Amino acid sequence: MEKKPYYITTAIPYTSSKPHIGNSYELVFTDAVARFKRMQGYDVCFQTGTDEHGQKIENKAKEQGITPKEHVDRIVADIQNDYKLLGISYDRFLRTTDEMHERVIQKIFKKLYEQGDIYKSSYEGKYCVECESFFTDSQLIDGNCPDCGRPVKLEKEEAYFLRLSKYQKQLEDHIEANPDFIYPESRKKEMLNNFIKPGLQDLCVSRSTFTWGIPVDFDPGHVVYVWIDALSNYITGIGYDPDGSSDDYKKYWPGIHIIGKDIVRFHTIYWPVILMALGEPLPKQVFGHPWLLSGTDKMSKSRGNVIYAKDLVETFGADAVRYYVLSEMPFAHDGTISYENIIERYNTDLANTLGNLVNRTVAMVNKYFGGTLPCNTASEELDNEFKETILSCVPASVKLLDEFKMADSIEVVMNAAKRCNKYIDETAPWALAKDEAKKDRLSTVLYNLLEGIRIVTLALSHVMPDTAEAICKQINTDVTDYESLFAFGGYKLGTAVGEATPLFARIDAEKLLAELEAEYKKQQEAAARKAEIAGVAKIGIEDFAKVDLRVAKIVDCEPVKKAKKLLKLTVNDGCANRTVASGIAKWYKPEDLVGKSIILVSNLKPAVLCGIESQGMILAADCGEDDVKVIFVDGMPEGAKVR
RNA sequence: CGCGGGGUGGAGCAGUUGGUAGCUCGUCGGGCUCAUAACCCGGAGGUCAUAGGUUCAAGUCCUUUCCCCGCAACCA
Repeated sequence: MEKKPYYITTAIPYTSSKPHIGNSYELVFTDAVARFKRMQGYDVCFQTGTDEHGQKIENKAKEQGITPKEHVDRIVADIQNDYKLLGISYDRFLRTTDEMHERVIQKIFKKLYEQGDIYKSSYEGKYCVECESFFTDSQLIDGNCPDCGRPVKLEKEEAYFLRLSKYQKQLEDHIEANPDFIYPESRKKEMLNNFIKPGLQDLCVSRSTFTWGIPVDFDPGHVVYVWIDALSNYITGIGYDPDGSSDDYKKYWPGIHIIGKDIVRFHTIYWPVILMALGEPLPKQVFGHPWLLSGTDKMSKSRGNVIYAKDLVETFGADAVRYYVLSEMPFAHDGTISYENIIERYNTDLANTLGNLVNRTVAMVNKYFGGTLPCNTASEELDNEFKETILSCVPASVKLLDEFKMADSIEVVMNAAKRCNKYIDETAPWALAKDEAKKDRLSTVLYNLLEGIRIVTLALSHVMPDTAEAICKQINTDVTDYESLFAFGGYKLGTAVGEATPLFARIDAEKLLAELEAEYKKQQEAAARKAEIAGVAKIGIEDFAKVDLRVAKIVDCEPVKKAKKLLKLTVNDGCANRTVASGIAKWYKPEDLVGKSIILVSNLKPAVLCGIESQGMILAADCGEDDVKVIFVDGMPEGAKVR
């Protein structure tokens, strides 16, 4: 029988720096789906990869004194190592620096150019010399540079553009006609209302300000920018070629894209337009998953709350980490990760519910029957309800998984495991064991448990592949096919079970947290020391002298409508009043500030923020996570120089 | 009024087309002893953010207000 193809991809992470567990979540998720589809009998192609071009990488490499290629090679090694630790079973790994990819990208670019979907143009009157940046009409504020507020200039820098506008109607129709194309629903509304309906601007798809990219072969000096380069990985990776694609491409495309909610826009607007221009089918579905947050915040280095996959796997094991991120993550909202939560879930779900179930069952089979059950025929009334409950978890779980409701689908199966524990209580095997006449009943009960465990285990094997293997070994079964999950009784009678070895040792939460805390402190101290050294002798006094700091008094203050973070301050610098915008609205109310004296950076070049011109900046300190305090200098005379 | 999502027992969340408010953790009490101080049962704890409306009946529909979170804009 011909297997049905199933093509699924993750986004390709940017290789400027090391990935954290939040990045890897997407891989674990996609991996679980891919594994499950394989078990269902699909011909699965699971592709991931890395995005390796661009200015940022060029800069990073320069800082370290290595070539961009050397830099990305290092990061890719890190990434692949993480994936290996987490058991990511990708079939293909595409790097945008792959020779094959680069060649096809050049062809794609050329094809789109030749058919007029990409055109060469130049920016006119939209270049800000100060900021060395180009802006589109919609970005300009009152016709001026949105960054510094200066007038923009007519510049003639050449670049290539993709005609998004031409496909706007077609894209909108496709989204309306395919309700599941952008998934979940809320993302779809976001895209339609915010970006598509207001009108699409043609997209700049080349750069000439850096060289680390795929050259436009018919126009040296230009490189293909990220949109076409990175997004096209989904088709170049499986053999798309404008001059004739591979059999794999014909088989697998179109596929399903699993991506973070932050890049839904690129995948549901730019990417479909590229495909429409190429005359290729659009992806079946784009699923924008939520984020895994550390506490309530996004993981970021500056917040110091980054959690790496490697540390987690070393502490808990790959399967426990996979189980945690997949079961903790709600479908539509962001999920949380913290060591406390992982330990709790590990203990309750994995050690207590699942691990202990397997352990006690296998132990009883060994204890009462020397490892081999003689029969399974002494059924009783209550067995029926038990068997039905266990069996029903499979289709329920499959349905939820097909909707990408991973956490819910896992919960359904875990409930079946709980049902097994309850069954032990209901049947009380230890009591049966005391009565020689009830041997058959005892054997039947234990058989039902082994079979229940088998079904639960296989229904979780895409989530915890190593654990599934370990359990199958303990209960000694090789009946692992998907079809066997739909009828009770697949477990072969007469096979000897293995040793009852604990699968997940319980974790002493307090002890582990204390250890982690100590370790964390050590690292913090080391990092602080490093920062101190780095901070020494970086600038000379003449650099500092360029900054003119003055005491100034806040004479007026009001919130800025349209801006959440901004307050509009009027300060007196000793000579005159000036307007300063400051992003402190979250921590200060206008009435807290009026009359206070602060330190003003008085010679900062003006900038326009949310429509108001800011003529300077006030000093404030970052006091830990999400706390900012303005430095007040009440009592000092306005205009006094600070040095 | 830029767009969208959300406010449910101590914590984290479910609540489908309106009809007895559920789950996990925690907590209290009980049971059991095969097992990893694990397992099973039960109790306590919620005016479902707010104000009003529709209805025989609203967490569930409509409107007010107040908060929170994404996206967009923006931390000078």
